[in-house]
Amino acid sequence: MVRYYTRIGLLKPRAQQENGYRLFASQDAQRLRFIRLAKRLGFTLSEIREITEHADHGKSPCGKVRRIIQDRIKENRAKIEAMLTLQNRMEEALKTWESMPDGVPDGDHVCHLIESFESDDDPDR
Amino acid sequence: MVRYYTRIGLLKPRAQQENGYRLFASQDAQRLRFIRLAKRLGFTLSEIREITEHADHGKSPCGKVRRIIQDRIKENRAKIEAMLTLQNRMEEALKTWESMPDGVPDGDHVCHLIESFESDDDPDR
DNA sequence: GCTTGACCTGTGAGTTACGCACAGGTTGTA
DNA sequence: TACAACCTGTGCGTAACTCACAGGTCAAGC
Repeated sequence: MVRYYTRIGLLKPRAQQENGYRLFASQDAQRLRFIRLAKRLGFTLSEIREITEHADHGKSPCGKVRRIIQDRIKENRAKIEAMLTLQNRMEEALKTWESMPDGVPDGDHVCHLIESFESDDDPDR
Repeated sequence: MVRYYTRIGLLKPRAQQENGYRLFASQDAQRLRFIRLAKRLGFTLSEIREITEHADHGKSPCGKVRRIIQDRIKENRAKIEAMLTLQNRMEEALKTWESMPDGVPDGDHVCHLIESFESDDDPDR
């Protein structure tokens, strides 16, 4: 993970020693801690990059931070609802299938269990 | 999407016509409908490929289908819980930040809003 | 001094389910 | 015959890593 962050330029270890090994100073460790905190709060790596670059230029990233997390809360709510919908669909399917036997496929059908949901209203046509 | 499914071999249009256009027979349309139903039920494309290949060899995929969806229900439950945890964390952060002013970054700190969560118990180390 | 094994390095590729762009071929219409 | 509106395959980009690889470095033991 540290290798990856270094690769994409999110971490910049202070120096290559003459043996080729990277040297991480305490500031680098602090930066890594920051990244992990931000990730825990739902920030993506590219957002974190924006934030740290902003800060590295001496500008306060706090406004950006507040805005991002507000958006993220909304996005997340939508995702959670979609996943709950899916969960209900899966559970319903499993229950329906309890009373159905396995079938053998023919040219027209792949799996009648799945195809039994054919008539359900499908949002995308 | 159809182009993509054809590319990865999930859809196999019956023939190339002599003008180079693909010809989708009704079986292909049926196959596409199957794919979309399965996706709606939480199956991934590679699972769908396994299922259809199984069926194309005349073997019943129903057992596999039941097993996959049972696993998926468990996975999904875990994911939903993780997202709810995240959602709580984000909302808590936003609330905490309401009473905090923006700050200017210095060498040691990037954004004090985010760093104010430093002391929270972090599962990974 | 030499060998071994445990470290470290950068980099390429794979993961999911597409979307977009590109260069080029085909078709129908004015 | 010009042109727009289709179609084709293919390559690249997405997020956040992980794995594998080939090779360099270091400490310990013989």
